[in-house]
Amino acid sequence: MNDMDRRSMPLFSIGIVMKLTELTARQIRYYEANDLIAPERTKGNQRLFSFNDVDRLLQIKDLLDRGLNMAGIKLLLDEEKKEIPGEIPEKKKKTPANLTDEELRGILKNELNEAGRYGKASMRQGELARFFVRH
Amino acid sequence: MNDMDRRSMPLFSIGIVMKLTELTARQIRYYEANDLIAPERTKGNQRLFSFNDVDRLLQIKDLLDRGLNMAGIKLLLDEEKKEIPGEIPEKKKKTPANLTDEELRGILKNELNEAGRYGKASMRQGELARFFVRH
DNA sequence: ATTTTTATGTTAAATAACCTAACATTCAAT
DNA sequence: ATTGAATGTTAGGTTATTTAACATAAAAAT
Repeated sequence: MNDMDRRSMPLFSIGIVMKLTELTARQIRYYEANDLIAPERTKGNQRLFSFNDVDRLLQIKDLLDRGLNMAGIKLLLDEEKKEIPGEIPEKKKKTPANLTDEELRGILKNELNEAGRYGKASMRQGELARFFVRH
Repeated sequence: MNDMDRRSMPLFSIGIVMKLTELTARQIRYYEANDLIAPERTKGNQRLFSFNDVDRLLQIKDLLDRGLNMAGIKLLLDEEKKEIPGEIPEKKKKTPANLTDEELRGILKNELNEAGRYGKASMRQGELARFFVRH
């Protein structure tokens, strides 16, 4: 079993995730309703969150603190996924269709990647990574 | 927050631990009743297991497969704790009172530290360590 | 200055998951 | 044959989570 598997393994009940992230159940469910996360379910339909889910929730919290709304957060987080595949960003390839979205993203990305003023969460975004082995 | 904290952080419900260890709830509770583990509890008295607890359960399962009983397992696991403090084992310091126990431990230790024939558990003992950073 | 939308709070009713305790079963050792 | 250890099974009770609805405060749009 590799790191990817471990990160996406459904492990945590919503109660634990509430403590880890200092979000309310209402908030977590609302973010799911807005397609920002998609935790697994037990046979009985109860949510089961992975490390990835918790990590993502911490990011969402951070972005909300910075004033973004659901749409903006979704844009940013979805973009991050696309960037992972080890390809070197050769001058930024533009998807012709969604120029407006890409521009928005560009603006957000530059605006946000500054000054790491973070909240008082019991676990800050990024800290979760320490649960895993280094590469 | 350091690794020790993370390893002992109460995170998992018994349902998850059942899947991780392939033990039944009955077994897990029985081992607790025999003081082999001591998981935390929620306010509502439900068990919450840490990585350490899961690790320990995997060890218990392995030792049971090898024919040990509760007493033997407790001895072994308690001994391992004492050995952790980075001291170099200078010829094995004997505690005068419990010679019989020490002998038993010695025998077990030698008998058991051979041939790693392991079961078909979804997660083998030791594998859990990969959740954590290397030292 | 209203009205609407967004993010979150609160509550209720249903049910899934978990709890303890008791009794049953299996198997190995006496 | 009897005992004890480990686990199965069942019952009744409690806790945690679910969805859905309605409420609210602040921000955005009109």
